[in-house]
Amino acid sequence: MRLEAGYIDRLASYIALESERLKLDVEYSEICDVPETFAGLKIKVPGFLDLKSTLECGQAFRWRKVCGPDACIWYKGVLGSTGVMVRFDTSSSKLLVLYDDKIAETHHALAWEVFNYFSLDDDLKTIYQFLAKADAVHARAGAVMQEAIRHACGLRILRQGPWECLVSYIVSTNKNIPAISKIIQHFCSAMGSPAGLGEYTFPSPERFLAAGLDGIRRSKCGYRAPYILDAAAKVLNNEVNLDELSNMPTKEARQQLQTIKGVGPKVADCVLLFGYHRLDVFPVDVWIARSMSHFYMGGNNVTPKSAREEGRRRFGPFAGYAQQYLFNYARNVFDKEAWPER
DNA sequence: AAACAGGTGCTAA
DNA sequence: TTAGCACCTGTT
Repeated sequence: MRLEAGYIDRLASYIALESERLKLDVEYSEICDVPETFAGLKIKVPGFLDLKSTLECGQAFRWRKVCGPDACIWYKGVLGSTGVMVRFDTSSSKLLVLYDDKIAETHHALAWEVFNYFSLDDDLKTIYQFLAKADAVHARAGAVMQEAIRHACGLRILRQGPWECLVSYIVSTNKNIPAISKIIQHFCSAMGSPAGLGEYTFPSPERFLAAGLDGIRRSKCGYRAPYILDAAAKVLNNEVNLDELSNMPTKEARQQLQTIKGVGPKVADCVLLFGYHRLDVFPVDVWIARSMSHFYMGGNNVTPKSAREEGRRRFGPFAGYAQQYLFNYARNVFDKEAWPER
């Protein structure tokens, strides 16, 4: 199984503990009505899972809705080097995965990869209880977090590959989500390798370096092209060691990431949260700044720095989860007209 | 048509 | 440390 170094350490104890149970819960089976060129597996999900919120909340940019062979809605994307389609069957509480078995390593390895990618080990119930309590510290906050959680119950922070995450968030600056997705997709089809189901892997740093400035620019990423090239160069010459980052204190890892051009505090925090699963970081963008000001900081103007400090102070070890639920709430649920200034 | 978009680099107080 | 401005380019 392809586990990024560092995930293994962080999850070692859990995996050792749960491997027995997970084995029992994975069914290697043909899913009915699926052409025989596909293989399928089902994974028992412990606790909540909301695939729509998880994959459409803007933390990952490569998943898209497709109509599956069973006429249900599936999400299609890539896990490591394997193109997959996923669907959550609520009645059995199992995650259904389709893939091309000529591509994937083994059923078992893919099962682990799915389990890891979707962070099925995160205990959402505990996290929700913690956040609800943190939310209620000041009366003014009311039940914001409870509301935000209620509207996206089962949203999980993914474990994306750090490199893909780094490039994706460098691309994300000053762009909206559809535009980001388009650029990432073009990177993959232009420089990645076939992953099955018509998908392509995310290109390695070597591929970006080989493509050069002009090659990268062809994906319409504009002024970010040299930033991405800088990231590839620093990763390849070991100025930034993406594996070692997982063993560093958060503050140090953050500084390391920010030595890359195009990586500021926001992008660095996103990489730490979505690429390294550091659940205590609190990335601040315009929506989060707005939310923190409105819900928790008396409506005053806030700087990204002060919003970040307040988020970390208030939500502690699960600030990252708080951030993602707040972001989803601010963008999709909370009445847009109600925002003070815009 | 013109402003806007998950920010960041650069420069100057 | 912090404020102000430009920035590729597709979307709204």
